[in-house]
This record gives sequence, C-alpha cells and structure tokens, in this order.
Amino acid sequence: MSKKIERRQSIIQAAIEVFGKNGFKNSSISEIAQRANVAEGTIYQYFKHKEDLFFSIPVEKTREFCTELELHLQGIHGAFNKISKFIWYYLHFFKVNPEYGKILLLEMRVNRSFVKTKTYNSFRKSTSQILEIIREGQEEGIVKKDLNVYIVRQLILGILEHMVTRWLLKGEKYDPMQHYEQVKELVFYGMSCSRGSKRPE
Amino acid sequence: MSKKIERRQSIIQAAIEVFGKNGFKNSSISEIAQRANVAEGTIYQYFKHKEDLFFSIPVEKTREFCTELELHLQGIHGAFNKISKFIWYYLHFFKVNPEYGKILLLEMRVNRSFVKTKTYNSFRKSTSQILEIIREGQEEGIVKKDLNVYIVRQLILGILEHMVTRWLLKGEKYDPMQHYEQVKELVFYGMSCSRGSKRPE
Amino acid sequence: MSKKIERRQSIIQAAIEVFGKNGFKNSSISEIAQRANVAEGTIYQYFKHKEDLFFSIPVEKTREFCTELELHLQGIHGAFNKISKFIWYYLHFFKVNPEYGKILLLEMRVNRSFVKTKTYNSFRKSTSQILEIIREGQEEGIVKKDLNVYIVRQLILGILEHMVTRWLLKGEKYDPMQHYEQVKELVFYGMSCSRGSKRPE
Amino acid sequence: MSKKIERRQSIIQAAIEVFGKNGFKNSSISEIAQRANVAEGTIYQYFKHKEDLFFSIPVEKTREFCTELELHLQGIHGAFNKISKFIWYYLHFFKVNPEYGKILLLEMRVNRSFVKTKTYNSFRKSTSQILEIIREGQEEGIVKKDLNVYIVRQLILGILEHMVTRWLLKGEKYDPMQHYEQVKELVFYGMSCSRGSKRPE
DNA sequence: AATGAATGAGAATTCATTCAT
DNA sequence: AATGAATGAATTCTCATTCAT
Repeated sequence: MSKKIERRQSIIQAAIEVFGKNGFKNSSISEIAQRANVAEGTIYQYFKHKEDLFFSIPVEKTREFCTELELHLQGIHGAFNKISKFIWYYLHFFKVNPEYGKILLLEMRVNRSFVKTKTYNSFRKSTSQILEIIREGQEEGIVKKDLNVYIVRQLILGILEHMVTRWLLKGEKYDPMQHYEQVKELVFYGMSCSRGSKRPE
Repeated sequence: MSKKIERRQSIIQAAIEVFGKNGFKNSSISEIAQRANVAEGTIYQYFKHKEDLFFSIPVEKTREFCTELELHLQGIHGAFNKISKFIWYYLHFFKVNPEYGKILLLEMRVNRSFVKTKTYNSFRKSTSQILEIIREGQEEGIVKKDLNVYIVRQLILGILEHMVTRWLLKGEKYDPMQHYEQVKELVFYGMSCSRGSKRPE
Repeated sequence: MSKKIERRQSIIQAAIEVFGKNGFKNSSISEIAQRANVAEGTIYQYFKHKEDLFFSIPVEKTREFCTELELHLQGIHGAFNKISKFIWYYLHFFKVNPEYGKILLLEMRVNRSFVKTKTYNSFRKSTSQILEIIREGQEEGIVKKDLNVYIVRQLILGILEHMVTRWLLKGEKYDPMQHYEQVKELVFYGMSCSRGSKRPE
Repeated sequence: MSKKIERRQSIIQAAIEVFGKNGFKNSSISEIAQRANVAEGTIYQYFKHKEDLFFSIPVEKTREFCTELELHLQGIHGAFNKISKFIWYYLHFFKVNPEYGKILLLEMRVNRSFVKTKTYNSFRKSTSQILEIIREGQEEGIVKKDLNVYIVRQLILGILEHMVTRWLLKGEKYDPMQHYEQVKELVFYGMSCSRGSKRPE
C-alpha cells in the first residue's frame, strides 16, 4: 500500500529532475523511467499521460510550499513583517528547489493548457494567501486603501518571478537572495500609505 | 530582389502566427509553410533551421518596438513622463501584437538557448533605454539615488510582463490597458524620493 | 529472450537483402522493416542508426566466414593445399552468399568510414589467417622467402575480389568457380620458389 | 563556342573534386556549381542528370589515361618491358589523380548502373590494350601459352586496384609506388613460361 | 545561355502509448 | 502489479530538378 505511494513519489521526483533539466517537450518518459528505476510501462499505471505526470508535479509541490509558508508566517505580526517574510520565503523556496523552479516558472507558468487545469486553481490558492495579507495591510493602514489588491499582488509576484526566472536562466550562478532588501524596499514604498513616517524599521 | 524580402517577411509573419498559437515545439514547419503559401523547402532557403526562423522573429520585432518607442518618447520631458509613456507603450505594443507577445513572453523569455543568442543581446538593448530614463530620474531627484537601477528595471518589467502574460494566458478577454493608472502609481511610489509633494500631477 | 535474438537476426537478414540489392544510400529503413515484417521503429530498438545496422552485417558474416573456413582447412596439410583451399573457399562463400558479397565488395570495401570501424579490425583478422599460411609456405620452402607476405596477400585477395566483383556486377550469370584452376596456377607460379620441380601435384 | 567547352570542362573538374571528396550520394549539385562558379541551373544545360555528369567523368579521364599510356609505351620493346611500364603507369596515374582514383575505384567500379553504360565500354577499351600486350608476350614465349589472357589481366588489374584502393582508403599517406618492384616480380613469375632462366633483368 | 528561387517528394529518427507476458 | 518490446504517426531537413526571368 505505502509502497505504491513511495513509488509514485519516486516517479514524481524523477520527473522533476528530468523536466527541470530539459523542459517538457525535450524530456522522454524513458529517461524519467530510468531515473526512477521503473519500467516505462509502470509510469502509465500511476499517470494517465505524460502531461498528467507533468501537471501532477505542482500539486505536490504547491502543497509543500503552502504548508511551509504557513509555518514561516506563524508568530509573525503585522502585514509589513508578513509580506517581508513572504518575499524572503519565495526567494528561499526556489533557491532550495531550482529544478522545480524551472518547471514552474519556465514551463508551467507559460503553459497554455495549465491554466485550464484543476491543479491551476489549487495553485492559485497558494498565492491567495498573499492577498489576505495585503488586505490586512490595508486595514492596518500601511497599504493604501484605494489600491486594487490584485494589482499589488501582481507587482509582488511580478518582480519575484522576474528575478527568479533570470537567475535560473543565467545558470543559478549567483545568490537569488542578494537583492532581497532592495526588492522589499521598492515593493513597500509602492504600496505604502503615508510616506516618510509610519513605516516600521 | 525585393521579392525575396517580401517573401521572407511573409514567412516570418506566418511563423509569428503559428508559433504564437502553438508554441515552438508544437508548431510544424509544414503548418508555417502552408500559412505563408510557400513550399516547405522554401523556408529552408531563407532560414537555416526551425530554431533559426524562431529566433529571427524577435530580431525583426525588437527593431520595430525600439523604433516606435523612440518616436513615442520624442518631445516628452522629464523622467516621470517618460516612464509613464514607457509603461503605456509596453502595454499598448502587446495589445496590438498579441501573437508576438505569446512568442516573446511565453516562449522566448523562458527559452534556455535564447539567452545565449546574439539576438538576445540586441533584445536587451531595447530594455536598456529604460535604464537611461531611470538614471535620468535619479538626477532629476524623483528617483531615490540609493536604488539599484537594475532592480528598479526588474520591478517595472516584472509587473508589466506578469500582467501581459496573465492577459495572454487568460485568452485576451479584457483590456490589458485597464490597470495602467494603478500600475503607474504603484511603480512610481516605489521608486520615488520624497513622498507626498514633488510628484508631478 | 531468444525471441530478441531471432528478431535481430531477421532484421539483419532483411538488411543484407535490401542493402545488397540497392546499396547503402539507396536503401530505406522502411523497405528493410517491411521485408523483416517489423515496424520501422522496431529497427531502432535493435540498432542505433542505419549505419549501425549496416556495419553490423559484416560482424555476423565475418564470424561465419571464419568459422567455416577453419572447418574447411582442418585436416589439410601443406601451405600449397591450404592456399588452394582458401581460394576455393573464398569463391565458394560468395557464390553461396551473393547478396552479402555485394555488400562487402561493392559497398563496405569501398566505404570511407568502414575503415575506421572496430568491425573493420575483426574483419582484417579474418584475412590474417592467410598471412599465416603464406609464412608457413615460406618455411616449407614453396614460397619465395624474399617476398613481402603482405604483397602476396594483396595479390591473392586482389584477384579474388576482382573476379567476384566482376561476377556480381555482371549479374551472377556464370559460375564464379569456373576459373578456379587457372587462378590457383597463376597465384602459385607467382609466389613459388623453385620452378618446375617441387610443386606438388 | 570554345567558351562552352571550357565551361563544360570546369564543371567536370569541379565534379571530380566534389564527387572524389564525398562520393556520389553525398555530393550535391549545389556544391559542384559553387566550385565551378556557375549557377545550379547551368549544370543542367550541359548535363541531363546528376548521374549523367557523374558518368561523364570517366569518359574524359579514360581518354587522358589512354593517350598518355600510349606515349609512355612508345619506343618500348618486348612484352615484359611493356607490362612493367603498364604497372608503373597505372600506379603513377592514380598517384597523380587521387580524386579521380576515388571516383573510379571507390564509386564507379562498384556502381551497378555504370556497367550498363556506353561509357563503360569505352572504359573497357582502355584496359584492352593490356590484353594485346599479354598476347604479344605469349607469342614472344615469355607468357605461358595455356593461360587464359583474361584471367591474366584480372590478376594484374586485381592487384593494382586492390593496392590503389587500400592506399586511397588509408588516406594517401604513403607512396603507392613503394611496392612497384615486388608487384612486378609477383606478376611476372605468375605468368612466365620457363622458370629461372629466361627472364630479362 | 545563364540564373537561382521554388518546389515537394523522400528519408531517418524519435517517442508516447499499448499490450501480451 | 510490473514489465519492456513493438508500434507507427509525426516531424525536420535535404536536394535534384524545373522554369520564369
């Protein structure tokens, strides 16, 4: 019983590595099977398609992302600190999971059919948390009330995705964390209400 | 003589449409040939590879983007107004060229080999203009001097790419221009020096 | 298990027939597949390339040639008789395997890359046996000691290849064996030491 | 008028170089055209096919071979000396024309359709001269009368072709002439009548 | 006569998926 | 449940030959 789950996991892990390395179209089931130490046919006992396997990756990883994010946010008070943490965590997560980063940011994010998937919805939820925090910020009065929260989220995710994408394409040669402080600052100035004074440290 | 140039153009145009619709890997030379009303073999008289054809697209389009951008910026004074115009133009350009948008944002931007191309360099130059404007803003005193200009550019391009990407993936159903004002505002607050006062209307 | 070996054999057999009929460049994998009653793709499970399949033919056939030659030489004493037998066997082998003859003599023997193959070495060994016999002849005193054994081999192989090649190109209409006696005589006179007397028979 | 002949010649020369380098199937009309400094279409004004061009090469070159051979044989008396000269000339000719050697020995000689050509006949005549000399030798009494002259020719051409072929495939690294003396000796012993004594120096 | 752009048939190779064992 | 051999559709690219200029 648990053997099935284990095997499924090892296939997904192999898929992350292979898809991450070559992209969806350039990866072959045979390579994934080899790396997972199973026969090609076996993969079709766990996943309907190549695409099905592909789309199963974010399901798993999104869960991981959310669970850990939750932990990291615990005990933190104030929207400002929470958003800081979110930015930090986002960069940290892909620093630790670059292969998955390639899959999500270079493949999935740009995949015409992914948007139509159920997976996509569960994925969206992962970023819906940030919406909550932004709203919290508006109530606290540190985020301008007249801003569209969706646009604010786009600003935050936009720069984060852009940075991580560049880092991945450039071969992960530097530390993606290196501009954390400046990004945080830029983002905060953009959303903040009163200028100059109120901002915490 | 000019017939060759014309034909080359019509092949590129067909390629934009087909690659835009299906992505690089899912597009076939045969479909492009059909749409360009030439034989498959003809394409190989103008381009070495499928990839060569693919990478020829941004060469053409980047030139167009830059030339027109230059025109749009003419007669505009002040970094604030110039950046506004840039944001407007960026959204406008992809609103008018959605197929190319798909190619650039969903394919090229994420392509492991594109980064290594000469085309990529000429493409980078197109966004280096914005760097100049940001520096101009720093001298004018409306952009904080201690900000890394590259990060500021990432903020701007990040949100723009993110917005256009979402718009394209969602099927171009709404007007990508609709949040122009808010984006502008967000971006400006982020970079701006003194708060409250100095900003022009 | 043995089914794989069988199938491999039937593909090689089909390849011999098709390559023999049309030559390497004019043969198509699809025709070979048809004749072997397998799908085109199946061939690529057994051989890496068209060329790989092509070069696998002499590997098999050379082994056959050598094994049988060994048998035919058993119990024969004296270099004279052994060389006679070799000449006879060479003509006989290609009389029985004309398709393979075309491949070896009209294609392989003249193929610029074949010389660089490992197969080529194992193939050379098959003709190194004749060298031994020539040396034996020198010790027995029936082959002139001052002759370069390699040149003698070239004489023998030269005329045999020439004869078989002509026979194949002429459509295998006559018996390649018909000049056996004369060839033998010519070759022997060429290499022999003392004239007139010592020759057996 | 003579311009046409010149152009034809330069196409043939280009063809010799290209076919010699790559073989028939791997050579393209376009490469030949380039090397001959003419347009692709022009070639089709002088030759019906690729094959037609290919088969036109030995027509020219055989004429050259025969004319010069004739000159070299002039003033030489006795079949022995003539055959020596023939062997020398054969090796010399291909030493000087290795590209043509590749075409004749690696391609043409082995080409299933060449045998059916008219060219082939004119080509055969070039070697028919050697037949005459062999017969002359029989009358002089230095070649055994009971030998089939065609077989003797096969012996001579066999070893010569074999040697030149090997030299070409091995990359023309050594002097094809180096075994001239031994070959001559071998061949002569093979055909000669009386042993030991009569042979001229 | 010369050109060279256009053609399109043809071939090798890849690989997701199936299915008998 | 697992295997892995077999499949065959699909795709890129080449190149001899034609033909309008």
